[in-house]
Amino acid sequence: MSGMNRRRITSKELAKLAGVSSATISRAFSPDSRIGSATRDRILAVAREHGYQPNAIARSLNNQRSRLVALVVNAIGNPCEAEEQQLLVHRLQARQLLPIILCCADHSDRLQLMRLASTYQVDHVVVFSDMVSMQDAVDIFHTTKPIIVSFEPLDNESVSSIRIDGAEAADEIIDKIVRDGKKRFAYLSGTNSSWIDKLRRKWFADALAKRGLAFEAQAFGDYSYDSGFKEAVLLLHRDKVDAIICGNDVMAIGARDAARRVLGKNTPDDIAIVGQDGIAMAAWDCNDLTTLSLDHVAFIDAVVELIERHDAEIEGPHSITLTCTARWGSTA
Amino acid sequence: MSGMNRRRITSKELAKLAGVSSATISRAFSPDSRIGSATRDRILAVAREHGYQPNAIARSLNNQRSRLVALVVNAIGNPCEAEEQQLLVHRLQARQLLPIILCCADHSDRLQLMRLASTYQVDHVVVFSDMVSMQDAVDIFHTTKPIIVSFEPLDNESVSSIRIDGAEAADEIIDKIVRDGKKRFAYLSGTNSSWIDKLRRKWFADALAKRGLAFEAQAFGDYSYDSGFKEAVLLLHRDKVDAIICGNDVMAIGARDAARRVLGKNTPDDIAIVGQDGIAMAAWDCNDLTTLSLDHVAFIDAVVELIERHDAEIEGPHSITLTCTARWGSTA
DNA sequence: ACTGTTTGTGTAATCGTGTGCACAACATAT
DNA sequence: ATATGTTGTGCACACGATTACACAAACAGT
Repeated sequence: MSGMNRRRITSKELAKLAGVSSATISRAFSPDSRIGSATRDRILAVAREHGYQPNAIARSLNNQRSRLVALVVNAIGNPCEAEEQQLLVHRLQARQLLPIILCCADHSDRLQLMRLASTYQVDHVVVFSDMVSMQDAVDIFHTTKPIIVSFEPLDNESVSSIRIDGAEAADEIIDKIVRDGKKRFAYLSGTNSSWIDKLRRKWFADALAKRGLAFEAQAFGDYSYDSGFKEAVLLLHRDKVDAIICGNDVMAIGARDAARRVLGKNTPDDIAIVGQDGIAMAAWDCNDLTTLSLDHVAFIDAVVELIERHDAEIEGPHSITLTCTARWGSTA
Repeated sequence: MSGMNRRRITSKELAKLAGVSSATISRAFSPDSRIGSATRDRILAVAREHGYQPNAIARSLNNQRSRLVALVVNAIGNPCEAEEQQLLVHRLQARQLLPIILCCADHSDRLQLMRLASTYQVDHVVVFSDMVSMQDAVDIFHTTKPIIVSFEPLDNESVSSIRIDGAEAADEIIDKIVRDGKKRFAYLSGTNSSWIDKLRRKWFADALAKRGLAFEAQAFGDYSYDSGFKEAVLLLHRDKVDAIICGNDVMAIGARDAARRVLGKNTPDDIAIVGQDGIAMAAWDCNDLTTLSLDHVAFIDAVVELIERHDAEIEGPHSITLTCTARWGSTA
């Protein structure tokens, strides 16, 4: 059974061994197809003995269903998305779907990467990344009707999407900070031009405007701790702000460290710092971050729901909107 | 070119459009095959016009090479491995190889998951997880000669592996801590029985033994911050240890927080805390962890080297050994 | 006993490419 | 001009499974 067999045994070979035709082999592995139960048992026994498993590549070619799902993400390591990714992979695996990961952040030609994946006839595409435009995704995966997790206004009728609304929670957070006496706000972006970043900034900008305030400074990082640290030093020193809203939690932690270490300022008394995402790390005792948080489980539930609609070939795109909540820590 | 085309165009259809046979289409997409350059250009033009790309599934079936790589990991989100994963995915993509992720931590039946992936005829398998045994991986992927990143002694001749040696660095770290006057050591494991855990513990245990010491207590967590926090409280309160060696960095951060928050003890004066892995987060200003660190780039270089040997069909397995280094922070 | 239905299996086509072989057209060499 | 080699293309089969169709056997009902 185990051993050094180089080549995988084929359906036809197994058929010879079991004294049946290869069609019957196939039927033995298809749960609901007409086959004698005695025959099936015998075949499965012989199959186990010889380590036979139907070739998924050949099956996909015939079926026109690959059971592969492309996940287009910025990066794997980044905690901002890692929790969602983990959850989604789990849910896919439970459905016998295998995820193919496409990391955009470090790949020079994202479009080529997506084209490569599209040749594998993936059944579904989930675009998490804010580094690819919706239109590119739709063009490349035009046979697959991708599911876009987007903040970009979608006028395209052939794509399902998930929207996220954090306006109300941003308002709560700004309210608290303003009542604490903070006056000079800065926004620290994660990218210099993505829809998600613009939208998140708008939630907070609107909340400020409601109170006659506005962002006095703006900086651009890259979602990393180091960029949060570096940009926060500039914002605090040059622009003298006393509140920084960050594009994600990791940059917020970097900003907090910069304030404490470089300028000797502490949260929340000297300055207020706010993150976004609500990653697990933000709640650790050493961080205890105030953050605009999204319910990861609800989020992935939504993605899975869209996938299932797509699987059931329910025509027409579908949109789901999720609402963020404020999660309070000691940084604001 | 874009649009709502439901079905992907096939090689034969394109052939009709271009006035050639489907064989010629295929040749137009194979860089080194005999074809007139005029014909090729014309075909590529027509192909672009109709959005044709050769079907990778059919190609794989014919080629017997899928260009898919299975990555067997514990979890995606976990920072312990995330940096390596990210790096490896990047290197694979640069080689036009697509990674299929298998998350073992949350899947009830890991073996079934691996069997599923094996039916996709993956070209390579990289096992990072300490939750699957080498023997299982070899049995299931017996046609693929998996690359195991293992600490388990490998007597199996058909598998390449990467070993990691941290004995010397562990000795350095223990030396420093002992000279600082610490006397009662504890080891906080990440799993209750994996080879990697046993080996790591042994590095430190040997270093202690060399100095006439031994671990006075041992606890078992699950590599998470919360488990580090919880177990550290017990170790410090019940067992009165003054040095904790942790199975990874994340648990070390949890332990440090527990010491500070629950017992009011600070590093490195009251207690010493050591992590393992050397993740980026460990170097953040707020953590500044002393840790037994592995060079991630060298590590992934090694994995890629094994993959390339495997690709070039260089027979015989190969082993690469990497050495850890001590990275000093303020926690020990 | 005769018809009609159900059950189990084999035959053969199909999914979309890649490639060995044959062959025609053309270039080169004696 | 004949022999030899090169280039470009089509035909047909292979890759390994699924499945519509056909058909024999078993079985049911009057």
